[in-house]
This record gives sequence, C-alpha cells and structure tokens, in this order.
Amino acid sequence: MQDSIKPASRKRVATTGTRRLAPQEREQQIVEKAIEHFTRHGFAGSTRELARELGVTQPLLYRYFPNKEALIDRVYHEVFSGYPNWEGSLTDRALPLVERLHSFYTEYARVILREEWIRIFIFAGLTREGINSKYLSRLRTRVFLPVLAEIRHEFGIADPETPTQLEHEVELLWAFHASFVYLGIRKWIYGLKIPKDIDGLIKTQLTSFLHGAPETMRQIRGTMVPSVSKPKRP
Amino acid sequence: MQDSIKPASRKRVATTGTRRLAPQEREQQIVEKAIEHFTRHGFAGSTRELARELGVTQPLLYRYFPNKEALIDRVYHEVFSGYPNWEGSLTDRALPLVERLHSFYTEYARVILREEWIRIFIFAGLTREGINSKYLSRLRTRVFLPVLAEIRHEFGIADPETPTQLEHEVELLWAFHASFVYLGIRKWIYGLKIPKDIDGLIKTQLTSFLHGAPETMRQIRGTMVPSVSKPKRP
DNA sequence: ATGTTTAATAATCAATGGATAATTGATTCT
DNA sequence: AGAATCAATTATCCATTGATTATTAAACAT
Repeated sequence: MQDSIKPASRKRVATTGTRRLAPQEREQQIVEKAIEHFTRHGFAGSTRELARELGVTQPLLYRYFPNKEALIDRVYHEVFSGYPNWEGSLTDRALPLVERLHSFYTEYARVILREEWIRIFIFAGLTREGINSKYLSRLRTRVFLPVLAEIRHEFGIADPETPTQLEHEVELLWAFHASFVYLGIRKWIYGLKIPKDIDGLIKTQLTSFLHGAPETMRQIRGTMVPSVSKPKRP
Repeated sequence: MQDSIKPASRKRVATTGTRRLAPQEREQQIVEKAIEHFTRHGFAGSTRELARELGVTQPLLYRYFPNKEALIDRVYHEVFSGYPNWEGSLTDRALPLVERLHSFYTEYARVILREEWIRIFIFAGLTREGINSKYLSRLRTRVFLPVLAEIRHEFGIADPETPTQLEHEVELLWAFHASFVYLGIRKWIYGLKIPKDIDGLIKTQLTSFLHGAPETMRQIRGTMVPSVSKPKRP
C-alpha cells in the first residue's frame, strides 16, 4: 500500500486506496468529485454514494464539511465564482462591435456549455429559490445594459424613453443570450446532439441578431409612445 | 364502471374529510395534486407528503398506482400529451406568414409558460434521460422544418444544399424558439420577473427574427459552399 | 335491516440516507 | 524509539420513505 520509502514529501499520487491525504488536498478532491456527483444526480445525490466514488467512508465528509448543505454551497460557489471582468472588453470601442460580441460570446460559451455549469445552475434554480439571482443581476448590469448601449451607439439609435421601452430592449438581449444557454440545455438536460461548430454558430446567431435587433429597437421607439400618448405618426 | 344512475348520484362535494370517492374521481384528484406536487418538488417529492396534501393516507395511492414510478409516468403524460395538430395552421398560405407565426407562438406560449409545463419538462430531462426526445423530435419535424420552408418560400431563398446548411437554419429556429422557452425558465426556475405583455413580446421577437433570419439564411448559402469547395463568389 | 363489496385506514417492514461518537492507525515531533 | 497528533474508519442512531398486509367502515343490492 503505502510506498513508505522516501523522504516524507513523497505524496501518494491518488492511486486507489488513497489514505491519509493532506487536508487541503483531500478537501479539493472532495469538492471536485462532489461537483461531478451533484452534476449528475442533483443535490439529492447521496453523501454515501459520493463517498463511494471517492473511495472513502461517508463520515469522512463530515470532517471537512459540517453538513451536506455546506458542501452543496461550496460546490455552487466553486462552479459559479471567480470569473473576474470578462465583460470589460465589451465596451472597448477600439474594436468593431461585432468582434467584441463575437469574442465575448465565444469565451462565455466555452464556460457555460459545460455539463456542470448548466446542470448545477438549473438544479440550483429548481430547488433553492433565488440562489441564482446574484449571477443573473450581474448579467443584466454588466452585459445586457452595456451591450444595448453599444448597439445604440453603433447604429445611432436614441436612448429608450420609458422603462417599458428599455425592458423590451433587454428582452431582445435575453433572446440572443438564450440561444446560447439553450444550446447547453439541449445538450446537457435534454440529451440532444448539438452542432460541433460552436464558433460558426455564434457567428450565424450574431449576424442574425445584428440584422434584427437594431431595426426592432427603432420600431420600439416608434410604436411604444412615452407617457402621455401622442398620436402615431406614420 | 357502473355509474349507478339516479338518486344515489348525490356525491359528496369534496369537502374536507372527503372519504370514499368514486375511483375515477379519486384517481383524477390524485393525478392533479401529483402534478402540483412534482412540479414543486420534482420527482423526488415524497408520496407521503402528496398524500397529506390530498388529505388521504399514503397507502391509498397504491390502490390507484402500482408504484411511484407509474404515478410519475402518468403525470408526465398528463402534462405533455393531447395537443393535436396545433402546427397545422403554420403552412396555411392563405394567411401572411407573420400572422401565422404570431398566432402559433401565442398559443404555444400560452401552453408552455405554465409552471408545471416548464418545471416538469426540465425535471424529466434532468432525471430521466431521453424521456423528452419524442416531444422534441416532433417539434423539429412539425414546427421547425415547416417554418423554415415557409420562410424560404416567403423570402425567395433556395433550399439548403447540404445537411450542414440545413442544420444552421434549424439553429436559427432553435434560437427563436428558445427566446420563448427561456422566458418560462426565467420565471419558473430562476424565479425572475418577466414582462406581463407576452403578446407584445412575441411581436417584438418576431419582428427581430424576420429581419434577421432570412438575411442570415442567404448568407449561409453564400458562405458554406457545398461538397466540392467552390471558390467564394463575392 | 342485512349482507356484500370495496374505498380507505392502521400498522408495519425494509431500505436509504444524514449525522455523531468511539476507535484505529499513519505520520510527525521530540 | 516512543509519544502525540489527527486523518480515516467502524459502529451506530434516527428520521424519512416506498411499499405491503390486515383491518375498518361507507355505500349499494337484496
């Protein structure tokens, strides 16, 4: 079992029957397998089976986490934290808007089209009400609103005149965004095949979006008259 | 099933403490509450709590369903069956395409934006691999492909020349479709507010889609050259 | 009324799963 | 080498849950 020989520093390289790891290592190992486990079975996945997958007894988990809930929290944050300022480049007008959007969504897709991202996000939404709100409101302020501003700038569209007009614009962005998230849902929840060429896909959707959205934003201005309803001007 | 005609027909009108219902009624009652129950808690929701919500003992459920699995199956089919030929009107060229799409998606949204539809569909996808395939392949053949054909016809676009081109077109439709499904996901899974004016929203998305998609379909023809790669013609 | 049918309950089982306490044994320090 | 430390296991508890069996009692037929 233990390759006892050697100076103490000789850590066992995670063969089966791994015993007595450094706490830090063991914790990391648990978290990683827990992500895998909860990704597959949801948060209802049992600690016993998780322990089995780790090749470890179930009570050991309780040395590292006070209860199952704490482990779940850790898993959630491990998956959804630590993406710093991704969105920064969206407003860099040195580059053409299409390119900015393309490179942002390329990176974004790379992250969210992973099995654990999609499934854990959805599992979390289903069973822990409101837990995703922080992520989603960041998405709105750091992506949706800036992108809308860039589109208005690029296509010379006036700012929205009412909150309702703004919300309609935001909906256009939700729709665009959804086309990528739903790709992940189709793959990792419905079990469908999706195109391999994600990059080509992003280009196509982007083309479609940039043809459709600006024109629609203009119409939103024209149709949805602000406060005191003016007569429509044809 | 003797529906004993006559005076005897005086059934207790489901006050609390309802005992001894006609089997048919009881079964219906169980199914309805089960839809509610599994919608909220997923298929992991316990039969005991379901029984409690019904005001009935848990073993009674086993008089009506051989096991929990059978009840779940029934719930699934109750929610996702029995929508006959919805899609028929999509190809009725007597009406303008915009109107056809508008009325189809109005009706479609009315159905899928319900809590039980969204949540049970997702719960099912997450825990029973492939169970949604039948529904989804019907969606493709009865909605996506016909709509694409109608768009080509309306905008004078040639048929796709390769399977890949077709799949890119289908992706455009998935994206459009996703904008509605994701509305339900935002509401019933993320717990976000969504616009009240769904009808206005459908119109906006439709405008955007019909501005963007046809143009993109033309580009797909131009860019993705069939089999033996011809030189691009500008 | 009386007996038959059967909807519904009471009682109970066995398996599962989260959590705790006591024990073992590998590693490290002196 | 021997003692101390603490990672990991063993044993066990108890609540929950799907499922079965035996019993009760409401409704109907005669």
